[in-house]
Amino acid sequence: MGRGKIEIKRIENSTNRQVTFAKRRAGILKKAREIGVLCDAEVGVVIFSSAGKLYDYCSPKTTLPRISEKYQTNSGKILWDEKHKSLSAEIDRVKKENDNMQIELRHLRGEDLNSLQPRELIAIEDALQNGQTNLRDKQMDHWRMHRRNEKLLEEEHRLLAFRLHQQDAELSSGMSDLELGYHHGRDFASQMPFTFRVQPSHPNLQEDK
Amino acid sequence: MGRGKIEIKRIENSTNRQVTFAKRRAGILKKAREIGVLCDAEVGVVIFSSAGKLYDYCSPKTTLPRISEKYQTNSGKILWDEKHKSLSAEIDRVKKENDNMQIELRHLRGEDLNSLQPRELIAIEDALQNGQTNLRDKQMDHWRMHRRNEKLLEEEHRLLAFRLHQQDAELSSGMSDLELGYHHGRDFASQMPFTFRVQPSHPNLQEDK
DNA sequence: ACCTATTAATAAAC
DNA sequence: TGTTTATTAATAGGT
Repeated sequence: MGRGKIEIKRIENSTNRQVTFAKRRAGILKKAREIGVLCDAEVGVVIFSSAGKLYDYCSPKTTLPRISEKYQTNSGKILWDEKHKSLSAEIDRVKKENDNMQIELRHLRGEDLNSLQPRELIAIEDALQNGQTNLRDKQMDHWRMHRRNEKLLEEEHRLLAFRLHQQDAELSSGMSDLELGYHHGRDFASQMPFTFRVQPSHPNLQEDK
Repeated sequence: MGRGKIEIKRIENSTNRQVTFAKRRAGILKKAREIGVLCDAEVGVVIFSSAGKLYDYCSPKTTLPRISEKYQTNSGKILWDEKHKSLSAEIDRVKKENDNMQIELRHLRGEDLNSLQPRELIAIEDALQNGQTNLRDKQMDHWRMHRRNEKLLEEEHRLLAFRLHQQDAELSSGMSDLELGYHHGRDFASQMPFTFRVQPSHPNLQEDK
């Protein structure tokens, strides 16, 4: 279709090649548009010139991404790029990790044990025992801390009670000792009745939160 | 280009549409092949018929995945956006699940308990207790099965020992009782010394694997 | 599927 | 690069 017939082989003359490319590219894109309209088809065309320039067409109802996706589901071939492969691999890896943990959890809950050997059961038993030991330690810490807070509260309570007692005494004995009041605060312990005295119980215990 | 000119609009006659589709599809794919050869271009064509059937062409030096990738880098458009998003979302979901299980496992191992309240510690304690209970049940099953196998073995052993004893007796008392040998086998129990008798121990125990 | 009149695409010239 | 035009190629409608 032209002034002469041409062989379908690479056009060596660069100018001719470019011209033919432009004409035929337009032709293909036009045909693509037409078949889409005439026959209600979805069409996607992507053309790169030998220089690497991109030309494309996509029928109006859809998009190239959607065509890609449809192509993939329809052909089973995978079009996606390296990034998607790595994402998929990541998913597989994480899911596998997930499954392993799931199994371990179920075992620790005492489920799905039927397929296990006595040796494996013992390992689980040990793990549970160990968990309980650690847990009890932690609970013991909590308890100790609680006790310590209790002690501190108790000390404070005793101190307040002693001060109250002292104030009562001062008030009832008149104002004669008023100027000594500040000094009283510095070593009142020696003047405290024994029941108000405080023994430090676990001076090094700290909350490690 | 045909016996008559046609308007570029959807062909309503279904048969005509199908025929035209087939012809024009072949035409486009041929043109695609030709421009690739003549002009040294990379071409990818994907066509879906209105029935959803897939037809495609890709120039020989390359592949559709590579064309997709090149299209993306060249156009800046992302062809896999939706897929990409859903994969990323999936990863996030699974990773979160993973983290939760990780935490639960560590707790059951008695690790990372510092941030927990006593109430939560008690829940973990219960879980461990529960796991141990279930585990012990399972171990008990194993043990019972083992005992049962032992018993069966023991019974068989006693039976064999008795038969041996019987044979010894027959041999040492001459061949006079030979013809009764078969009968002996049928109710030997009544003739057994008490130490060889068998008591069924757990007749209903079954392996439930 | 095949045929062929007719239109559409396009190679070469300008 | 765009236009023209002779020629080939594609194809619509019929069989």
